[in-house]
Amino acid sequence: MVGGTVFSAASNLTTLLSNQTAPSASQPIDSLFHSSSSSPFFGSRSIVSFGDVQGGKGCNESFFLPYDDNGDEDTDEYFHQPEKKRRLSVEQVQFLEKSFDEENRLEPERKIRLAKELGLQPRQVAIWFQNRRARWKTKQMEKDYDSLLACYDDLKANYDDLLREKDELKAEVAKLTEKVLGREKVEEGNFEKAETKGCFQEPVQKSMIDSASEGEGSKVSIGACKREDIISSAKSEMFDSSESPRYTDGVHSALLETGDSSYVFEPDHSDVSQDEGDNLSMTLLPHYMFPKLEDIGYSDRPHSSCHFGIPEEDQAIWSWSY
DNA sequence: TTGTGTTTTATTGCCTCC
DNA sequence: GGAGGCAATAAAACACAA
Repeated sequence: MVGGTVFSAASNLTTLLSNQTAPSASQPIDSLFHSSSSSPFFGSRSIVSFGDVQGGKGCNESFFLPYDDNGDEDTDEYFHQPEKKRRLSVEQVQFLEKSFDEENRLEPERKIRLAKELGLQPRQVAIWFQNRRARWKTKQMEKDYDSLLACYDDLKANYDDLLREKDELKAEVAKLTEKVLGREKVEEGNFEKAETKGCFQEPVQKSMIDSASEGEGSKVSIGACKREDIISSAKSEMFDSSESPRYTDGVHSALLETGDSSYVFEPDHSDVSQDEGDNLSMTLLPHYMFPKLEDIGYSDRPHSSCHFGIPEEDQAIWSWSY
C-alpha cells in the first residue's frame, strides 16, 4: 500500500533521528507531523520514540538509548535496522479506548485530532481503530455464540419435554381406546342379545345416540354409538378435563386452545428420524417454541434481532442484522 | 534462559462507495 | 480513481511455564 510505505519510510526516518538524540530533542522532529506539542502524550512516547512503553520493558529500552551512551556506533546500527513495532503506552491506549467507546468509527477530523493529542501518526490511530474494531467483532461473535448456544439448549429441553409429553398422551389415548373398545364389545354382545329377544325398539336406540352426542364432557353412555363417536368423545373428555395436571403453563394451553390438535396427533416424524436433538427440525416445531432473543434476555446489541427464523413471516433462520 | 502461546501493531490485497 | 473499510496475515512484543 502506498500510504503504508510512505508512513513506514517516514517513521523509519524519524525513529532513526530520534535514536540519535535525547528525548527532549526529538520534539522538533515530531513537530513535522504534529503541530501541537501540548499533548500529555506527546514527546518521548510518540511514534518516533517510545521510551517507556510498557514500563520500559522489553526491546523498547534498546530503542531509546541514553543520549550520551555510544551514540555514534548505534546510529550506524539503527540506520540499517528495519522499523520495529512499538507498543502504545498505557495512557495512549486508555485514551484511544475511551474514544473508541464514544464512537468506533473515525472521521478524518477526529483522526487528526486524536493523532495530535496522542502524539501519533494519523495512520497509527486509524490502524488502531481498525484493529480495535476487529477485536470487538471477535468478542461480539463469541458473545453471540454463547447466547445462541444457550438458546439452543433451552429449545432442545423444551422440545424434549414436548416429545415426552406427546408419548404420554399417545399412551393414554391408546389405553382409553382399548378400554372403550372393550366396553363396546361387551355392549355389542348385550345389544345383539337384546335384539334377538326383540326388546330394543327404534325410539330407544335413537334416544341413546342423542344423549351420547349431547353430553359433551360428560360420561358417554355407550350403547349403539358408533366407534368413532366414542373415540372422539373420549378424546374431548380427555382434553377438556380440568383435572388434567399437564396443561398448566401457557405453552401447553396455547397449544390446545388453538383447536389444532395436529401438534399432538400429527404423524410422528420423531419416530422416523428419532435422533433427538441432532435432528431437531425447526420446521416441525410450533411457533411458540422460538422466543425472540430479546425475550430471553439477549439484547446485547441494539440492532441485533435473532428470531431463530421461525414462522413469524418466515424470518430467515439464523439471520440477524448488526 | 528458552520455548511457546497470546496480544498488539502494521501491511497487503481486495472491495465498496463517492 | 482515490479514500476508507475489512479480512487475512506477518512480525514484534509480551507473558509464562519448564
